[in-house]
Order: sequence, then structure tokens, then C-alpha cells
Amino acid sequence: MASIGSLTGIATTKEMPTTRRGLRTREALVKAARVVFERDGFLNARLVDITAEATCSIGTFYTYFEGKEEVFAAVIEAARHDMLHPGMPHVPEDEGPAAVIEASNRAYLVAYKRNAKLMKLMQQVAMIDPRFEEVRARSARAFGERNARRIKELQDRGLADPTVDPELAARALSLMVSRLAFECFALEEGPRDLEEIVAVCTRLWVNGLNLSA
Amino acid sequence: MASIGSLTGIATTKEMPTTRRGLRTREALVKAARVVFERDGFLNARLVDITAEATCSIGTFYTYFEGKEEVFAAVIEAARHDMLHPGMPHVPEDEGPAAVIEASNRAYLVAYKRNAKLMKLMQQVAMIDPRFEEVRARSARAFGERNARRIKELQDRGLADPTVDPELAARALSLMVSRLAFECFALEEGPRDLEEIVAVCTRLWVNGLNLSA
Amino acid sequence: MASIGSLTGIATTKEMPTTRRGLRTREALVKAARVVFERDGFLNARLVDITAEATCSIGTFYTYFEGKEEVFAAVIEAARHDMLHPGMPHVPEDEGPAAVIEASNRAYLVAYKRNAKLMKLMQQVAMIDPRFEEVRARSARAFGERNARRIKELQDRGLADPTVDPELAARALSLMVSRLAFECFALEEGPRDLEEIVAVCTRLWVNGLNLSA
Amino acid sequence: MASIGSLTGIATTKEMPTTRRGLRTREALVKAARVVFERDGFLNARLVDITAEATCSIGTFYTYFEGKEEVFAAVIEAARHDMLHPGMPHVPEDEGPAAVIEASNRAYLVAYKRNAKLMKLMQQVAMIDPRFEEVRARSARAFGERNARRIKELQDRGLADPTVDPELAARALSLMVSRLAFECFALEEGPRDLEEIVAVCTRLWVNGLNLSA
DNA sequence: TATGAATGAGGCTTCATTCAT
DNA sequence: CATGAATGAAGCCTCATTCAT
Repeated sequence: MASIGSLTGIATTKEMPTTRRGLRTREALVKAARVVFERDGFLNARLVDITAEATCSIGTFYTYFEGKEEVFAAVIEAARHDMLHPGMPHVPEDEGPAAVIEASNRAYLVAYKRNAKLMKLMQQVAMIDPRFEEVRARSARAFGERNARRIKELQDRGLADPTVDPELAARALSLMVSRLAFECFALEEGPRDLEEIVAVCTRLWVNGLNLSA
Repeated sequence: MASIGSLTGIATTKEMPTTRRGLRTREALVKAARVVFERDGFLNARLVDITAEATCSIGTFYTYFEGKEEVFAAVIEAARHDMLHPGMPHVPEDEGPAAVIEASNRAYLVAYKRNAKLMKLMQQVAMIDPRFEEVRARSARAFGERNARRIKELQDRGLADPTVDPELAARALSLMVSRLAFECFALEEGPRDLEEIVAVCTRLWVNGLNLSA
Repeated sequence: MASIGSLTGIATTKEMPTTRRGLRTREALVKAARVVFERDGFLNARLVDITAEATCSIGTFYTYFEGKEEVFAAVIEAARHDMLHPGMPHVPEDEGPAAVIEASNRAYLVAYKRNAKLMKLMQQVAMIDPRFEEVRARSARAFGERNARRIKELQDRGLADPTVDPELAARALSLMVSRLAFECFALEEGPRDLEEIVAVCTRLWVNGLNLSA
Repeated sequence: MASIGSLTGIATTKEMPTTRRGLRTREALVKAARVVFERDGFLNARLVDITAEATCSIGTFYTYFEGKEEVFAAVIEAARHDMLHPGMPHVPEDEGPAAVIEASNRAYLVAYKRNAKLMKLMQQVAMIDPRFEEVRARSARAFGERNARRIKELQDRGLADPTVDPELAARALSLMVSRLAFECFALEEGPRDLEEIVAVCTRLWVNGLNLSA
């Protein structure tokens, strides 16, 4: 069982290729892996399928990766910017906290929708391999903590219901959004209209925290 | 690939045993399967482990089940009453909708906590086998629809925020509760104190729907 | 591996049932076995299928037979009269040897056609189990020897080509008829019209032996 | 159930190896398979025996074949030239049709005797697997048709009995030869002296078609 | 006689991983 | 760096046969 990539902080044996050709091959493998994983799922994806998609040999695969888990880590790594940190959109703070929440939710949901298949895959792998569950949990935790800080701030400013526990509320509401995104976009169960989902999520955040302003 | 049990409505080849002895053996296998699945996960669970746990032979296993999937279906089936429909607790309607929601959430979370490992397993299998995903989705849908009806009723009675879409809100809030339960009880990430979670969930439902009026 | 039935002369452990009920059950099993064997082939036929067809239990099967081979032997045994000794038809000897040959061929082919599926089965089993090959060979030998005697007689009477070896010619011509029957009736490759086949076989026998008379 | 080789025209998943080493290994497997099949029969032959005979691993087997059936197809394929179309020997046409028939029969029987075990195997497999029965039938059909054309030609030239149906007679006489070959060489029942068999077969063909004229 | 649950040996197959070229 | 043939551990599953009821 290979250790997984840099995303988890676990050191890997394989280093990044130095030559241009090597970089190109590695990149092709990561791209191919994403295609195959999204098409067949993590478990059904075979290394031969990935190398076939990348038009290289199995041997070449092992030049760059230690195994399935590690390419998967590389796939996640390659998508993380787009996926995990959708980049806070330009929201004038002076439009009020509701606007910030709405913008934040929209940004998250847009990114989620764009990477829906990968997110589904990530969920699958997280349920299979505890190391990826840890990756998922860490990223969720970071997201939750940021939201918790925001909520606490709003409470301190007297703008939010002071009776809710900021950490737990942030977690609950974040899970609400991410899970709804998962079901609607990844599983394709339910409405796929983005704005509809943004609206509900935002309303439930705003109401839930009693953002009176 | 075997078809899965009656839970899904899909017919299975193997019939229920008619004799007392057969019934006992089948039951032992289901119980053993639950133990092994919860301990090793669905993928790592081997049939030999299950039959060893049930102290019978592999052949006997195949007398009652067509494969791993089918025992798993039987495990779920055996736990469904306790798990999926925790039974509405006796809540005096006259204590108001908030009390009903709280009782409902508590009942759900209590049942979830009791079956936490199985719920985790179900999530895992649902991510692996689409037939079980369908089972999970169906049960979630039923739960969501029931809540949607309640919300609509409250809206009609002027007790809930009329601007939220009942279906989507019900879904979002249900997912919030179930996912929080999943993380806290199944993954054991976060607080495991039941009442704390009940409180937050209830508060967010109540606030979210603006039931304060 | 059980020994096979009386047809082969090999003694079997199981004796014929003494009670009326036992006889009925045994008969039902033999009948069912023929149905299942003809439908699924010897290899694919499972004992459960046979007992299901006979509406009795596996245990009952072993009351009467020692295994698959033995029921098969019983099936053959039950069909042998019709199959192996089609009974010499009433052919006035004075119509000449050609008429005798024709009548003989017709009788054989009629019986073959009637039991085509069983004959195919017998071929299959003979290729699988040497003991049944021995059964088949013995019966073919008997047939061949009878024909050889006839040929020799015709040669002695100056009616047949004296240059052919009676044994080998009898064998060759017998094989010709039986194999043609096999292909046309059992495999259903080629013409299934009985008289057409009778005509060709007879003509080739008559010409082949130069039955000038 | 794997599809069988190119002999049948059915496409196979596994491609021919490109490297020299691969070619050698595949060849070793085919050769080993023939040995094991001929020794143990198709049903008793285990893949381990074949790979042991070829001194390679089971995994290697699956690099080249999809299963037992497919190696068997390859074995047949490898032997087909020698077996199925023994190549018309150089027979001066002017020696008359009888000489052609004799030469043809001898060529066939010589080839048959050389591959007797394989022919027996082929018969066995044909009785077990309909796809191989189809292969056998096709090859027999081709042989029969060729002979039918010959007979018709002889009839047209007034050299053969015009009352026999060319197709059916060709089939009957071909079956006679092939079946006699099968019994004498494959089953080793009866005379194994080639010339004796050639003589009888030729005599019965010649007489049967009345080529004496 | 009849039943049918229990048995378990042993074949088949997959695919991540290695390594000689 | 690239190749792809070779490996073999590891699980699944079948079904004839037994035997206690």
C-alpha cells in the first residue's frame, strides 16, 4: 500500500520529474487518471485503463506514482485550487452579512458543480481509504472553522442569534450546503438549478443565525 | 453480480428457509455479517470471516445468500425498523411545532447513534454499489417528503417563513441533521454529546423556518 | 465416483425399491432425469434440477441412485428397448437382401429419430465417461457383428462383392448410417426427412456391397 | 464464458503478443495445452497443469488467453492445416476417379492418424461446447461440399450412379470415413492398420457410387 | 422412505507490482 | 525514461454428497 501525496503531508518516494518529457508524461497520466476515475469509479479503475488512456505503458506509470492512491492524490492535488479554495468573491462588506453569505455559498456551489464528478469520487475514496477521509475532514474542518469565526464575529456584533454554538452551527450549516451540493450535483438527485439552491441555502443560513440586520 | 434483497423490491433467487434450523442459521449469518462488516468494512470483509463468525461453512453461506451484497442487504433489512423509521415519539402537539421538531430530531439522532457503525457502512456501500445508493436515496427521499409536508403545513398555518421552498428546505435541513449525525457518530469527528447536537439542529430548524412567530 | 447400472454389468449398491411408493418415486426420478439431461446436457444438469423436476428432495435421490452417472444409466436402461433393439421388422426374406437392408435401416433411423435427444446425450456422455463409451461401443459392436454375419452370408451365397472385408465393411456402413442419423436428427444439421436418408443409406449399402441380385 | 479464437471468426479480447518473448511464451502455452488436453481430456485439464507444463505462472496464462476454451481454440488453430485440409496429394487425374478417391482417403486418414488424440479431443469438446460443435460442423460441411461437387461431376460425366443424391451421398460417405477413422485411431477400437482402412473406404466409395463403369 | 441443511475441496480469475530489456 | 511480459497471492463460488431428523 503506497503512501499518498503531498496533499496529506505524507512523504512519497517518487519525486517530480525533472525533464520536460517526464513532466508531460506525468501530466498525461494525471489527466488520464481523472478521466478513468470519473468514468469507472476508484475501485473499478484499473491501472491499465489509466495508462491506456494516457497512451503509455504500465511501467511508465510506476516511474511517477507508487500506486492507485497516489495518482488519485495527484488528481485531487491538481484540482484543489479550483475545488477547495474557490477564492472569496469580491463582495462589498457594506452590503451586509447576508450578501457575504450568499456570495460565499454561490462561489462554493459553482465550484462544486464544476467538479461534481470529482467530488463524488472524493466521497467514494474517503469512504474507502481513511487517509483520504482525513484529507476530506481536514478541508471540511478548515471551512467550518472559518465559518465559525465569522459567526462568532456576527454574534459579538449583536447581529446573530447568540444562543447558537458557533462551531457546531457553522459545521451544521456547512454540511447542509456541501451535502445538498453533493446530492444535487454529484448524485444528480434533485434540482440542478444553481440559483435555486443558493437561495435556499442562504435563506436557511440567514434565518438560522437570525441575522436580523 | 447478485441482486439485492427485498428492501429494494428486487426479487432474489434464494428463498427464506422453511425449517427452524435453517432460520437459525440464516439469522446467525446475518448477525455475523453485521459484526464483520462493521469491524472490517464492506470491502475488506471476506466471506470466510463471516462464516467463521457464524461458525458454519462457506457452502452454508451460499445456501442463504448469493454473495456479499445480498447478506449486506439482509443486514440492512434486519436493522431497518430501528434505523430508518425511528417511529415518531409521543409529542403532545400542543407544545408547538418546535417541540415536535426537537422530538423528531432527538428520535432520529438517538437511532442514528445506536446504529452509527451500520450507518457508516451503509454510506460506504452506497458509494460503491449504485443499487445501495438507490436504497439510501429512496429512504432519504421518504424522510424529506414527510418533512416537506410538515413545513408546507406550517407555512399554510402562517407559522413558518413562506418564502422558503418547502421541498428544498426540508431536504437541506434533513441533510444537515443526517450529515451532522454521520460525522459526529459514524466518523466520530466532533462532539458526541447527543443533546448538544439536538439543540443545534433544532435551533437551526426553528430559526431557519422562522418558527419563532 | 459411483459405479454405473446394470446395463454395464457393473454391480450397484442401490437395489430396486420394493414398495409401490418407492417404485413410483424412482420412476419419477428417471423420467425427470431424462427431461433435465435432454434440456441441459449431462454436464450442466444438476441433481437439484432433477429432483426439482421430480418434485422430491435431494436426499430421496440418493435413496435410489448413487450419483449422476447412475441415473443416467437408468435413463439409458429405460430407453434401451426402444433404442438399441428396434426390433427386426417383418420383412419377407424373399423380397431380396436389398429389401432387408432397407427395412433394417428404416427401423434403425425411425428409432433414432424418436430418441434423437437421448442419442445426442449418449454421445456426449460417452465422450466424457469411458464407462459409457464402453457401453456405446459394446452396443455398436453387437450391431456391427450382426451386419458382418449378414454380409458374409451374402458373400457366401455369391450375392455380394467378395473383395470387401465383411467385418470392416459392416462397421463402416453401420457407422455411416448411425453418424448420418446423429447429424441429421440429433444435431439437426442437414435434411430431417427420414425417407430421403433411408434411400441414400440403402443405396450406398446395396451399391457398396455390389448386391447384384 | 470466453469467446473462442479466430478459427470461428469470433473476435477475441486478447491480442497476439508483439514481442518475441511474448510470442515464445504463447507458443509454449499452446503446446503445453495440447499435451495436457490430450493427456487429461478437456474437462480434467486444469489451468495449473497447463501452466506447469509450460513452466509459467497462471497469471501469464491470462496474459494470452481468456480461459480454457480459448487456449483450446488456439490448439485447434495451430493444428488445423495439418488436420482439416490435408492437402490434395498429387494424383494423376488420368489414373481414374478411383485413384483420386483412394489418394484422398489415404491423405485424410494419414492426417487423422497423426492427430488422432487431438481429433478425439475435438469430438469431446464439440459435444460439450456448442461453439466448437459449430467449428467442427463448418469444417465437415466444407469437406462434404467439396466431395458433393466431385460426385456431381462424375455423375455428369456418366461415371457415377445418377440415382444417388450427391449432397447426401457425399455426406454419408465422408461421415463413414471420418467416423471409421475416429473409432480406429482416436478410440483405438478396431484395426489400426491404415491401408486396410483405406482399402475398405475406397471400395465402398467406388462401389457405392458405382464407379466401376 | 423422505427431507433439505450442512459441508468443503478445489477450480477459476483478477490485477497491482516487479524487473529485465 | 519507456516498455510490457511475468508474477502469484487471494477470494469467490459451485455442487455432489452426507446425515440427522
